[in-house]
Amino acid sequence: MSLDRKQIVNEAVALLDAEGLDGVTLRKLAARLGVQAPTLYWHLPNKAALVTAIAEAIVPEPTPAAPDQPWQEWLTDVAVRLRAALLAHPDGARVVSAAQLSVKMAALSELAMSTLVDRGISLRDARIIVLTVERFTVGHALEEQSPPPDTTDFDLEAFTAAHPVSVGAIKEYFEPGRTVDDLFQDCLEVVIAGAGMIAQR
Amino acid sequence: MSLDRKQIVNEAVALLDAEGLDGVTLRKLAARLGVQAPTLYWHLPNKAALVTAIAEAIVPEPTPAAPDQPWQEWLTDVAVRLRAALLAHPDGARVVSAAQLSVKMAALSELAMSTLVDRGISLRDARIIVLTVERFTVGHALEEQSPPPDTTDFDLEAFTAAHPVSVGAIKEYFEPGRTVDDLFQDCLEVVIAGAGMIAQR
DNA sequence: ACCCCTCTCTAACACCGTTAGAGTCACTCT
DNA sequence: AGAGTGACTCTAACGGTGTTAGAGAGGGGT
Repeated sequence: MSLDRKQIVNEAVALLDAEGLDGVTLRKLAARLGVQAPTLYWHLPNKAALVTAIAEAIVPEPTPAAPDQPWQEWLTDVAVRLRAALLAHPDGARVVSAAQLSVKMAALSELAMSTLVDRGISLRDARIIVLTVERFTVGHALEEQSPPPDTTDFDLEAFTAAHPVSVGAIKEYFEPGRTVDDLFQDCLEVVIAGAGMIAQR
Repeated sequence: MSLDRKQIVNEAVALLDAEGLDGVTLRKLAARLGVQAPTLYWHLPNKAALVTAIAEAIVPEPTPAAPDQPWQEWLTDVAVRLRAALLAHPDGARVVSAAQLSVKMAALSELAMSTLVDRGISLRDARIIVLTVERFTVGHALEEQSPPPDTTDFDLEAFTAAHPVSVGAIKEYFEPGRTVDDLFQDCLEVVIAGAGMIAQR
């Protein structure tokens, strides 16, 4: 009974979940599969292909818009779901940004652009809007998953003194019980509002 | 005459320029400095600190806004310059996104937020706008610098058939001689337009 | 003359992705 | 039935990585 690609990718995602991207090693992955590392080279050309395959598994299948759904609402939902999918695995955003062109991501773009075109937006604007939303979402998730700053020899007091506005803004934002999910929503709202303006100019 | 940190970072950036992030190795860097690799550990705690230091060197010093300059115009310029700085080195965006919290980036945020607050924008909105612009910019640059897709066994014809709108949009966009710089500008315009709406609500 | 501090060295460890090439097993064709 | 072929896995190894331990060189202050 031989290994197959789907099984490899499944176990790779499990390994990612357990140890993060730096823990995803051909040897560790092979061990989980009860096999020696070079064996994987019969199924994959190299490690980059493995990472791409993991990305493929992480990026969600896009859900088409309901016929009467405003495109802004739908596109917001797409971005929210994409972010959630990235955050669902450690280093998820790093994985998809390290991956070479993903067909799942391309499918998402295709659906999004054609949905916008269907709603009467020009091809050019549809492309611009979709790219903007995608790249913002990945960039945001990437930052959210970046390792926590090295607190040793980090002088919070000095930092606060040098960056009063930033620190004040953070405090004020999270004070009323808001979460990082709210922050993403608020930022995304900026992008979508801009998209609405561009679309109707 | 001993090594100092500035010299190390300079040479590290040169190495990055010559070979990309994967070429930035402690041994190679040491060789350029006429030294053995472990010597670097007297100056740096680990490689992550080196990458952070490189990021610090890449991120540009922010330029304050002119007193009468509209904040949208200034913020656009900040983003354009940030992107240019990232694209100026191979894997530049990967470097800054891999870096732990950068004080240069924090300074940029601080200046941007306080500039917006000075223009009468609420602290909360200023933070949201600045974060959105920064994360979009990094996400965009990251994508621009991602390795070209593996063209071996890539069936362009099939891809075009499966993604007609995306491919059509790309063709249409670049047909009239537009460049990737124009694309960034156009996407950024979406974000800034949205920021303008949020700010004046 | 001594010690100490700064800085660099050699030697080594554990681990990484990757390649070469031999071996095993199931199946097909003669 | 026997030979051969392909799919799949193995062992062994290469050159590279970040990192640590610990030994030394050299100058300055007491």
